[in-house]
Order: sequence, then structure tokens, then C-alpha cells
Amino acid sequence: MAATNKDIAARLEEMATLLRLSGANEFKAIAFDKAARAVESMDAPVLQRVETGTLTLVPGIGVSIAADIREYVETGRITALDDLKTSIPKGLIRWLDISGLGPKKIRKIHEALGITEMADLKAACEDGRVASLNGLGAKSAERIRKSIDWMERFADRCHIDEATAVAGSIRDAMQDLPGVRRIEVAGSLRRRLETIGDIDVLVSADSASVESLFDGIVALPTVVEVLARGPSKCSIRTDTGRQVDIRMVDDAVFAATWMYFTGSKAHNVALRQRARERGLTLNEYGVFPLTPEGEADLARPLPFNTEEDVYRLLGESWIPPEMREDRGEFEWIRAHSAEELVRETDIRGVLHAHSTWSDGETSIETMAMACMEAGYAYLGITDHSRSAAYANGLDTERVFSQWREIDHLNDRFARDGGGFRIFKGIESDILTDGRLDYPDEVLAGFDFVIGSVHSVLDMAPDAMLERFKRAVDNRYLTIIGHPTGRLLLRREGNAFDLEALIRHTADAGAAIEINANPWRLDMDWRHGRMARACGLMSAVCPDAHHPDGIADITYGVGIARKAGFAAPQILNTKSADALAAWFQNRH
DNA sequence: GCCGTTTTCGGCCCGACTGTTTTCAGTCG
Repeated sequence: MAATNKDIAARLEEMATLLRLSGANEFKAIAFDKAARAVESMDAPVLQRVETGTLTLVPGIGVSIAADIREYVETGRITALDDLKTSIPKGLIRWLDISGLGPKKIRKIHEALGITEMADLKAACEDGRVASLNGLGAKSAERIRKSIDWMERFADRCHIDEATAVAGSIRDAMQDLPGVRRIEVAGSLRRRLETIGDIDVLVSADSASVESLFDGIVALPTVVEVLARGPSKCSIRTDTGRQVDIRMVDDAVFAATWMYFTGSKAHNVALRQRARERGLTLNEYGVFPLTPEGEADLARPLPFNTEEDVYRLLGESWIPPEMREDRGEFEWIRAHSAEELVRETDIRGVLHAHSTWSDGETSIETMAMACMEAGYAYLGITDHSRSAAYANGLDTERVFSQWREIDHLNDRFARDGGGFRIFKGIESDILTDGRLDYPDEVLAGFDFVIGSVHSVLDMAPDAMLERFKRAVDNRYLTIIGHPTGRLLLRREGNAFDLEALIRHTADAGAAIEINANPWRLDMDWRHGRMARACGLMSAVCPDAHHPDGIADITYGVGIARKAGFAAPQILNTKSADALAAWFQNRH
């Protein structure tokens, strides 16, 4: 199989990780990290640059890494990577997830005790072997043991809906307390990343009320452990295993601190590099001139109030938090405006929802009413097709019955004068050979067809790509549903060349959804730049099986914004009439 | 390993915190 940009980036990241564990120069590891991000954010396949010998023109890729990439493309291996793999036990890579353990200590422990497995490390913490090592002690050993304990009980990351709920309860607990002025979420949750590790909350408040504020937090029923508590920071663990860091922030520098804790780390690094280029330095307290010696001149802070101000001081426009991943956002903002990104209020209708006709929990009418209440103008109902027996998929006769029900409902809505409309859709299985689940004459009767893979998900990647391509070549297919089939934190998606499918789908004039279910968020935002470049249409689809599921659209919009999509590229920002015309045009 | 109208060598982003230490290395975000 041809190496995709994603494959290549994964190999480079692996190099960076193993280099760190091998004790190599940290900047060398950083170079591989940078190269990995450069590869990931390229619009075109790296293969093209390998063929034309222009790899080293990409910033972050020099002669050496270009040779590694070429070797990987041509042979499927990288000698330097293989060498590292043989010298570093696989088990140690997982140790990097342990809080308080970095590459240096991992090496030290491994070399001194000769252990490579997590369970052995835990035992070594308990029997005092770790504590006896030079540079470590009883507290380090206990911290490591406790962290392994947590890892055994909970995943290190959670879905974004869970993180949103935790952050909401923390906010609720604080916002009415006396002296609290401002509460903001930062970190990966503010960036709307698909999964969240720690949750960061920033608070500005009267210094006199900090104590009572923290008292209120640690007394919350969901708080099971206080990890740290000082004058400006309080870290807690919730009963779902989430770590929440609450930080007190000085009002005068709130924007700089907010930016700092929003990250991403890579974005911050890029920003600080830009600051240096302008003779400035950036930290969590603001922007400062550099002295001739290259030190921060802390006595002469540059004035700012908002994040916009801080970016402007660095010669940049404000970058929406969703895009702060060091994935080409600085280039993007020069050619676009932050205002262009699709917003939740741009979404005018709901596409991809289920009813009791298949595996949904409520009737079409109930789903429609919920859409109306949420302010949407239409609902594209998409129950499962006949092959999805496990989900009560519709045979042809039931399809016709459902159409009659939808016609009746639409007639009623028309008489009510509210203008609400239900589109007849189907979530058709894409069969293993790429056919859709009904004959063309039935497919022709739907307003639109979502094609999804629900069986034989582990098909060989090349065969999976062909399966999807054939489905897209059917002129009745409108939208590809959850393309990789991943379930976040649970199941990897199929590793087929999604970018090839994106090109194929864009050329065919069909769309690929952004499934907004917090367990899917598929397609991945990382393909956004490439998808935009080839003109792909998308849609933010809740895949709702219950009226509450409609609200998941918010997570999908976050992903669409991370991907850099503007409203015109998202199908369900269209009016019902414009959307109907787009569907017709696709046929 | 990458990069350069100040440099082809010597930098590479920044500060807080912690624990293990007598001045700092490692980790974290």
C-alpha cells in the first residue's frame, strides 16, 4: 500500500518518542515532531514531493529527514527507526503516560532495575527500589505508583461531552460565589479537541475570596482527591478520573494567561518563535521587549487587553482557539478571516438522525419537534437500510411506508405555516462490494442518501478504499457517513487512504460528513486543510438516535472549525430550498 | 535534526513547580 501522509507522520512521531527515550538531544526529537506536523498539514501527498525531489523545500524537513521519508516510501522501513526499536523495549513507551515520569527518569529506572513492564514498575515503587535510586525518592515513587493506579482504573483521556459536563459543574460551583469576576475554560477543551485529558479552568477573583473558592471546589461531591492546592492553583481528581486544574489569574493579564493555557503547546512554541523574530518575548504574563542580551525586559511590558491585542503585538491576527494546533493556522489566517469559520448559529438544519423506524428511540414527529424547538428549519431523517438487521433496517416496503408518513407530516407542517420540512433520507449500508443497499429505482425516491460502512470494518485498507469509491460513483449517494468507523478511545478506524477518498468524493460532487457524535467525530479535522484545498463539501451531522442527540451538533461544529471549514462548505448551513436544489443537482 | 540579509556553528520557547538537593534536573503545560 502506498504510504499516506498520516503513515509518514506517525513514523516520524515514533522516531521523536524513541529518540527521547534513547537519551538523544531533545532538539533532535523536537525536529522530528516538527517534521511530523509539517507532513500532516501538507495539502498534497508527500509522495509527490518524494517523486519530484522537493521534500527539503518543506520547512522543518531537511536532508536527513527527507532521506528517511524517501526510504520509508520506497521500502516501507526506516533503518534509523528500526535501530531505535531494537534498542528500546516497547514497554517503556507506555511509561511516558505516567504523570511525573519523563524520558530521563524512565531511562534511569530502566537501566538501574532492568524492568520494562508497567506492573514491574509498580512493584518496584512499592518495595522501595525506585525510591532508592539517585535523583528519585519516596515521594517520586509514591507519585508514580498512584499514577499507575489511576491509569489502571481510568483512561487518560475522555470524550468531549464528558469533559464539557465536568467543566460545567466546576463553573456552576464557582460562578455565584462572592468575589468571582470571570471564569473561562482553557486547554484542549477550549480548542475543541476530539478527546480531552486534563480540564483547565481559569478564574479571576478577589484575592480575599480565593480560599473560600477553593474550599467550595474541593467540597464538590464529585471530587475524590485533591492533588495540589496553593495560593494560585488547585488540582483535583473527579470520580470519573478526570484531573481538573483551576488557576487563579490576574485580571490585568488574563488574555495572555488564557492564551498560554489554551495552547496548544506547539502553537505556543510557534507564537514565541514569532515573538523572537520581532525582538519580543511572550510568556503567560504578556509580551515584553528583548534586551540586547536576549533577555526579557520585564520592566517594559507591551500593553494589551484582549487576545486580539496579544496576537496583534506579535504581528498576527487573532486565531480562533480551535485552530491553534500548529497545523498551518498562521498561513491560514493570512489568507482568511476568523469570521469565516462556520459557527453553530450557521447550522440551519439537522441531517442524519434516526427514529423508531430503525434503531432510534422516538418517532419522526418527536425528532422533528425537537429540531423545531432547537430552532432548526429542517430534519433529514436517515434510518438504517435493510442489510442493517441488527438495527431494524428498513426493507423496501417499509421505506415506502415511511415516505408516506413523512409526506403526511410535511403536509401538516405546511398547513401550520411554520415552514419546517423533513427530508427523506436513508443511512444506507455500503455493502462489501461497494454497492448501496437498494436498487437505483428505490434510491432515486430519497431526497438524499448517506452511505456508511457498518460491516466488515476491518477490510484491507486498499479494498476499503475501492469499496467507498464505488459507493461514491453511485450518483444517488449524497454523503459518506463516519468514513473511518472509529470509536474514540475504543476502536481505531480503518486505515484506508482517506485523503484519496476525499479527492474522489470532491471530484464526484458528493460530500463526507463530520459525524458529531462525541464518540466518532469522524471525519477527522486533521484532513481539513487538504479537504478544503480540493473543494470537498461536508455536513455537520449529529447521527441522533434520540432528541437529546441533536445537541451533539455543537461538537461537530467544533471539529468543522478545527478543520477550517467556512459555512458555504457545510451542507446543512444551506436553507431547505438551497439544500433540496443541491441534492437534486447531485443526482 | 533544522536553520540562517547579523550566523554554515550554535543556537533552538518559556516559566512554575516539585523533589531531591545544597544549586538544580526533570517534568509539565
